[in-house]
Amino acid sequence: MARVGLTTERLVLAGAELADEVGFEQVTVSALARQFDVKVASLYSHVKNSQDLKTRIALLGLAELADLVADAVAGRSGKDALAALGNAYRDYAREHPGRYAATQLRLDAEAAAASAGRRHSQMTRAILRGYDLPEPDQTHAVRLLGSVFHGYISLEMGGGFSHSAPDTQETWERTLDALDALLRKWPAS
Amino acid sequence: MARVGLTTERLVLAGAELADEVGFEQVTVSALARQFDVKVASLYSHVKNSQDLKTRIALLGLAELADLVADAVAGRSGKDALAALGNAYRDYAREHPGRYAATQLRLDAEAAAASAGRRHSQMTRAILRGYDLPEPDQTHAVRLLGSVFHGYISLEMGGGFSHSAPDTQETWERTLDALDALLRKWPAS
DNA sequence: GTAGATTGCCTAAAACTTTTAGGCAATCTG
DNA sequence: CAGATTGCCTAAAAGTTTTAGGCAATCTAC
Repeated sequence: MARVGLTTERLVLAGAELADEVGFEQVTVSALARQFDVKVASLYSHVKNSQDLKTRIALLGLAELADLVADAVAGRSGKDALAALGNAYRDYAREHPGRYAATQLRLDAEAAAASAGRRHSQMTRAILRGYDLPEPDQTHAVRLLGSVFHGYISLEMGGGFSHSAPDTQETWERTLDALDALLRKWPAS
Repeated sequence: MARVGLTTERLVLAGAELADEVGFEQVTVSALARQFDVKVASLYSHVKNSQDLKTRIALLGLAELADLVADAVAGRSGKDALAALGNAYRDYAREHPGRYAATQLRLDAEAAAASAGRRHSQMTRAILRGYDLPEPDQTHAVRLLGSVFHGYISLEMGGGFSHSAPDTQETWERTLDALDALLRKWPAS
């Protein structure tokens, strides 16, 4: 029997591509086996189970996204950096909806520790250096930025904005303006 | 054979309760049949299929949440109203995590039209009356508030904040402060 | 009150997903 | 090239989804 050459990495990558095509929910061990024209049980030598596969796709997405963000933010500061950060997230979600959905998977403590999660929060924190916030507020601001970007992207991609008038691109730009203004005049406790 | 008295409403309600207990992902036609001690096929007289069941749970959640928000916001204005709105969302998500997760289900056009989605955006818009924003910006602000609340709740419930220091309650309060400040000094185009 | 219509719940069955166990042969290592 | 490794297989059990068709419990009308 000719070997196809399965590895965990190839499975995860194929799973990520499948997620972008048909949605993260539809990524199943069976669907992946079908793609490689291989029996389902064969995949269980490479991933522990269905959950393991999904977790690995999520970790891939988080790492890819962290790389893109790092690249986008490099050499920028202030509002420029803020916009680069937001746009990197938004563009990734648009180009890789399945992978982005994967990054929202609830990770257990172990997977979370091994994830690029910390890189993400540290990059956001780096951007705040341009805004001069006292320490306790920095963490609040990191969380606020995360909330806005994540929430905006979720709603936009979920069609939450698609039934009302002004186009979303303008709202996105005004959102970046608003965040910049807010960070420059952050209200004191 | 004694009849259990299944109806679509009872199934949807039981599905919502099950979602709160074990997670929206785990709500399945089979699990529900088990709860009613009834054969799986029996449920298919009341719901079209698994997707239909989930959609109905989502619509229930959206409607319940709209009622709670309407109640919370009534008679308030300004920051008071803003906080009531945000707290209503956050409290609902904490008390009914499965239902809240259901509200994030991507709805098709038909279900979206029949949903309480419009009530939600209109209540947010009503709050903005206390902040005196020109029209195009009102829509942007509605979307921003939706993004922040939704994003914050998703991240908080997904454990996204749980690995860093200051507790989330304080961040939440500072987030409401920040949004209030932002709306009062909304940057001009 | 009973005849007839409705419908709630059933059995049966097909198709699919997940997962484990154990085996053969293709490949890598020395 | 012998032996160890491992990639992919068959087999099988357990669970979910969905459709089709049937019986009997309930509701409606005379």
